[in-house]
Formats: sequence, structure tokens, C-alpha cells
Amino acid sequence: MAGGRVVSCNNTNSVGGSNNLSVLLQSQRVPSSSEPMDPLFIPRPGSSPYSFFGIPFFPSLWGLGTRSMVSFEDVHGGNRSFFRSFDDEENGDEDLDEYFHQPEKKRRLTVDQVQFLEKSFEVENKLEPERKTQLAKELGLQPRQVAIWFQNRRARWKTKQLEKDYDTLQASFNTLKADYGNLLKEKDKLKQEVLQLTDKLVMKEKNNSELSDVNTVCQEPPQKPVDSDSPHSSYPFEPDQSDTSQDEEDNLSKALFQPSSYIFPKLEDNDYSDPPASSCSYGFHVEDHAFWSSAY
DNA sequence: TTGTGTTTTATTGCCTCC
DNA sequence: GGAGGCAATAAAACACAA
Repeated sequence: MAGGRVVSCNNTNSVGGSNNLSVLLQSQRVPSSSEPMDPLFIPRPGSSPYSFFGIPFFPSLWGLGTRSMVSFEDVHGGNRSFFRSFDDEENGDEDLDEYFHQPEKKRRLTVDQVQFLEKSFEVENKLEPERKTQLAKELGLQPRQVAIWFQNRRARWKTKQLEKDYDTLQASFNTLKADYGNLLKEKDKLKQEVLQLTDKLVMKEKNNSELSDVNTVCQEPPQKPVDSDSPHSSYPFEPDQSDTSQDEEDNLSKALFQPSSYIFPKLEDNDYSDPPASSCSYGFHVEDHAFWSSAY
């Protein structure tokens, strides 16, 4: 192969394991001290045994750890630049020639390359042209490969971020839902309390009214002549207008059943989910409890 | 071994910015 | 208009259960 050849980014790394050359090249590799001995060892991102900052980063390990990666320094037996340049390929090996003319296949980056890129991504997830060129140079990749890696990495980060946001919103929603349920229960409880108090009040009013009527009948039989012009002509037993305590209870009763009163604003005004089923559909302010306690 | 699902690398087309 | 970003997608590589 003539020198000065520039291999496209799709031909720089390797081909699949079924390729004869690949097998040949792998057999020539010299495992490094930190390289897994299992040729099939394929570390996944995030589970790498390597630590980018924890151990020395061996540039000469290009192609490390994956069966599908080919290290050119292994091929040439040299210890040249880790992230080799292809400008100085000089052999006319037919196998190599055949290899490089194979249909393009995807190749995974090495663990070290990925770690290097990950670290770089952590620093800054956007790629300026200078940094792209520098990274490409250091990693022995085409600048376009670096750009693509960052592009895909940003997409993965965004997806993860969306998942996080979703979880946060879900937790928020669950909390609000629980709060809402508790409020509904409290509201029902208060409604029941209002109903009971109302019943007692009505009952008492009724009793007082009956007692008053009995007293009136027994003590003050009607003396007035029937007056056809009188508005109370059909009602022979006029209530005692001087009974102020009775007036107070009347007012209370009116207030109780006055929909527009402050004491019992209609629940429907603020409650869209639970329309009242009973005739007693008025809520009241919690602080009015004292009023009802004292009024009874 | 094979079918299937997931991950990673790469392409395409569209959009925005300078 | 070119460069670069993103979304959608293809396709290879890989993992794993049956």
C-alpha cells in the first residue's frame, strides 16, 4: 500500500471477528499489563475495569479490550504514537489492501477512547473546532468521529435528563395527589359535622316552637275578632313578637339556610369535583367552629 | 445456535446562526 | 451559503435467554 494514504473514518479501526486479517492481527497483539487477557472481553461503558485517572493512560493500548479493534502499532510492531496517523502506512500487504477495501462497517471505540471522550464531555459537552481537532488527534480518530460521538452523547444525556425530570414530576404529582386526598377526607368530615350540628339546631328550634305554641294556646286564647282584612286572618295564633330569644334563633335559622351568607358559602363555588348531594350543601370556615359551639 | 432486545456508531435531512 | 446542532433513523455490535 502506498504511503500517504488517508483512511476514511470508517476504515480506520477494524472489522468484525470473522475477518481473516482481524484474526491475524489479533494473534499478533501483545497484551499489556492492564489489558484483559480474554480476547472476547468487551467492557461496556460505565463498567470498565480501567480508570482514566486512576491508572496510567496507555496510548499504546489503542484497540484495547475489544476483539473488533485493530491496533496499527501491533501490526507494525512498533511503539509509535498511540493514536496513530495513517499517513505513514507503508506496506503493500495484500491482506491489508483487501481489508481496507471491504465494505465499511461500524466499529466501536475502545474503552480508553470512550473514557477519554467521557472525561472531555464532563468538562464541556459542546465541542469547539479546536478541541475537536485536538481530541481527534489525541485519540487517533477522525474529527468527524469525535463530533459524532459528542452528538450522540448529548442525545443520551438529554434522554437521561428527561427521565430524571419525569421522575421528579411524578414524585411531585404523587405528593399533591396524596395531599388532595387528605383534603377531600377532611372536607367530608367537616361536612358531616355541619350536618349533625344543623340537625340538632333544627330539632331544638322545632321543640322550642312547639313549646311556645302550647304555652300560647293554654295561656292566651285568641281574643281578637276575626278581621277579614287582616293579613293574619287565617292564622289565629300569632307568635309573641316580644320573644327576643325566639327572634335570635329565627335569625340563626335563616342564616343557616341562607345560601349567600358568609357563614355558609356554597361549596360549588370552589368545588368542581364533588358536587354536594344533600340539601345541606354549604361549607363554612373552620374558624367559625367556635361560633357554632357557642351558639348552641 | 438463534432470535430478540439494547447499545453504539453513523447517516440524513432540516434548522439556525454567522 | 457553509458550519454545526439536533431529531429521526439505519445498521452493526453486543448481551442474553431459550
